[in-house]
Amino acid sequence: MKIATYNVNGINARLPVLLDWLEQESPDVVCLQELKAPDEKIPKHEIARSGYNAIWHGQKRWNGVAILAKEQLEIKEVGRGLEGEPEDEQSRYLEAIINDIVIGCLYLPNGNPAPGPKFDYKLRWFDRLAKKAKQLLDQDVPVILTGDYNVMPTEKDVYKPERWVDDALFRPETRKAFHDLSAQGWTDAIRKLYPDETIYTFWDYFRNAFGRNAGLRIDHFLLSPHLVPKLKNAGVDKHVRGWEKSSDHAPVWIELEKE
DNA sequence: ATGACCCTTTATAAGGGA
Repeated sequence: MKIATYNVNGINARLPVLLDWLEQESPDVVCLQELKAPDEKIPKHEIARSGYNAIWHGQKRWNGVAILAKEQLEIKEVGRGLEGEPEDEQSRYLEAIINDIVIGCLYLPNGNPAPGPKFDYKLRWFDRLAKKAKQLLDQDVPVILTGDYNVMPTEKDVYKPERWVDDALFRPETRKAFHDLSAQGWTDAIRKLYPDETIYTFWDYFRNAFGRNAGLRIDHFLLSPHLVPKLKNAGVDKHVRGWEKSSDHAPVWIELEKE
């Protein structure tokens, strides 16, 4: 079973790239972030025509997350949004059960400029996610928490770490929040398989960042303990970042052994 | 230090992204 995550940076602007990638790589489950579209503008017919069921939590202009699964797989939605801040209207979390696995699709706030109210919101959102994550671990079921975490967990995950120390994606508070979340008992799938390799999932549109491989690793898969022995492979579809009209992120994927 | 680029909008300049 192949599960992918992809920050599309506008699902309508990205539709041709998304459909081409789905056809080429044929992932079983896909978590999308940054739809940048309200529910009524999600291209649901095009997605269905490509052979995928989908649920989505859209929002006008910004944010927005969706979960796709091949049409023979049932998607049972079990949650949208995180508890703890009822006034929060940003669409950043969607949760479903597919093939008896809980899939949490998340788009963590960017948090810049830091310090400031946006950074405070990021850290609060991290805290709310950590509470959700702990609840899921306590249920003792297979869980995947995947998406755009907007965190480079270590210096290995940044092309020039010294330039990013004051950035919301790399500040000590942010890295500590990711570390503390992981320490609940989650496994970073990419680092489990490739502990020392330089692996990026995002390259800025500016300054020929992709051509220079000046990237960041900010899209992650966290696996609950049940799933770690089933992890067979993982990777980044880096070539998609080089396609015409691509997102600034590339798709990231894992393969789990079948039951 | 700044801005480069891309996406969105009851758009046509500005906010957000990372």
